[in-house]
Amino acid sequence: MKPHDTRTGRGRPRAFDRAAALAKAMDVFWAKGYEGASLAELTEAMGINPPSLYAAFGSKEALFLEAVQLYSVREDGPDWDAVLEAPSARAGIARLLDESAVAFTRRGKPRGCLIALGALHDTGANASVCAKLRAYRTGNLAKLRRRLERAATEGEIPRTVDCDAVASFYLSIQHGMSILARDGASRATLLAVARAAMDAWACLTSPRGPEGDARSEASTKRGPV
Amino acid sequence: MKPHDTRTGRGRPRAFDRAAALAKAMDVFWAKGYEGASLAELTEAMGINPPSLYAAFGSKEALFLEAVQLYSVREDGPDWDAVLEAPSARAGIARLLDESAVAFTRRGKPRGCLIALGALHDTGANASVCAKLRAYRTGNLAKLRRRLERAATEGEIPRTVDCDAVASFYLSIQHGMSILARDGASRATLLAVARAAMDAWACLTSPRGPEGDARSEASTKRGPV
DNA sequence: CCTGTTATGTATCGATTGCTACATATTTAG
DNA sequence: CTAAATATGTAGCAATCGATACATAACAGG
Repeated sequence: MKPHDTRTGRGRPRAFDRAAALAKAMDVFWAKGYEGASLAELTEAMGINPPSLYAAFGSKEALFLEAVQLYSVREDGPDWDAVLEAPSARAGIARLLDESAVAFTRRGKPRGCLIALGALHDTGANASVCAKLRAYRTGNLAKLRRRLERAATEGEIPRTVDCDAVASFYLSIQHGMSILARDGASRATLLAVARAAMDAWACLTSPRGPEGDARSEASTKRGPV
Repeated sequence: MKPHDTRTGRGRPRAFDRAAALAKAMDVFWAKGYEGASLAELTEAMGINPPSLYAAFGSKEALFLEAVQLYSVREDGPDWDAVLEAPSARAGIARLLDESAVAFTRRGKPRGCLIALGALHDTGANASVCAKLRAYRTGNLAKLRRRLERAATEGEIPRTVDCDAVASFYLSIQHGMSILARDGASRATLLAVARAAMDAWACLTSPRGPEGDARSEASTKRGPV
């Protein structure tokens, strides 16, 4: 039983605020990514030395995973479960995108989403971390899809709608906003993107749906430029 | 005058194919990112030793920038200039998204976009590379916006359309597709996302446009969950 | 007090990072 | 041929990486 976070009251007490140190580490990982954040930066931001970090969190990887957990629970990131609880799928997704636009452009905080950008490249050494973040993202995709499927059964949208495609569409927007935020996009711009994505709701959930033939001009012209 | 690529015919000739080695390096950077790709991996994939790499390309950073240049020129990535040349903005953007969906899911190639994912985190050491990739992306955003503005002046879309918002919307989709591809999305899924984004064209470029009041349900319900 | 337990600071560890010194090999110019 | 120029392979550079050994400090239970 490792005493990473258990406080038995025995021995010398911890001299730093574990939660505060974790929050500091989260910001570093958020800004630099998992591999880009060095132990030196982490320990300096957390105000502790490496042995304290390892005694309290176990390893860099475990610290990162705790930071991601904190990110997904605190208000730093958008609230995905609210998407499921919202009275309508449309309202839930709209709220998700709005909250993302706000969360990705907080003053004094890194831009974009820790879960979307934290570890995109599998370099071998970070395979486990990379896969875990991927699981977060695919889990979010499943949440979106299930909410849309429920909307289809409840009559909010037609049953002909391709829920998987619409879910991928909105998740793509949410991920794309992270990169736009990294590139300096303003909160107003991200909110405009969110609004545009919701303006598209009517088109995506129309009875003929995305499987319709409403793109005659687009992809048939694939001849030479 | 550094002889990185100039061939004067003097001295011992190069024993490897510079272009082929660059293509191999591009694949490594594409898969691992700039910082995630180590010299050991690069030299092994290129089939050369470090001194040959530095004699031919100058540095890891210069090699990466050449790889990015190659990526943006060859068919590996989508053709952004075709967006400008297409007869209509809608057809150009549709083609861009379709080509992206295909390019991000090529068999035997890394998933997603090198320019979108290659160096998202500024860790200090890679600041220059990070800024250069960002310049690529913001340049693409400008290309999209200018094409939409031209469409507005030519009557393809109403003048009331917020071209900057629509451009950010479609670039967000294109960036988001890279992350979806990284997470294992199939080519069919990405093509469905592209199609959904183009289905939204009518909504985004309707006379009332994205600034309309067509989201009464979405954001007014921001009360407690 | 003493013993056991846990945390902290210093000072590293071996491994890996990007990069290069150096001697040798292979070419052209004269 | 000789001399200059460029490339290659070996071997290793200083710096940094994540992670620890060790002695000491600060607590609880007895």
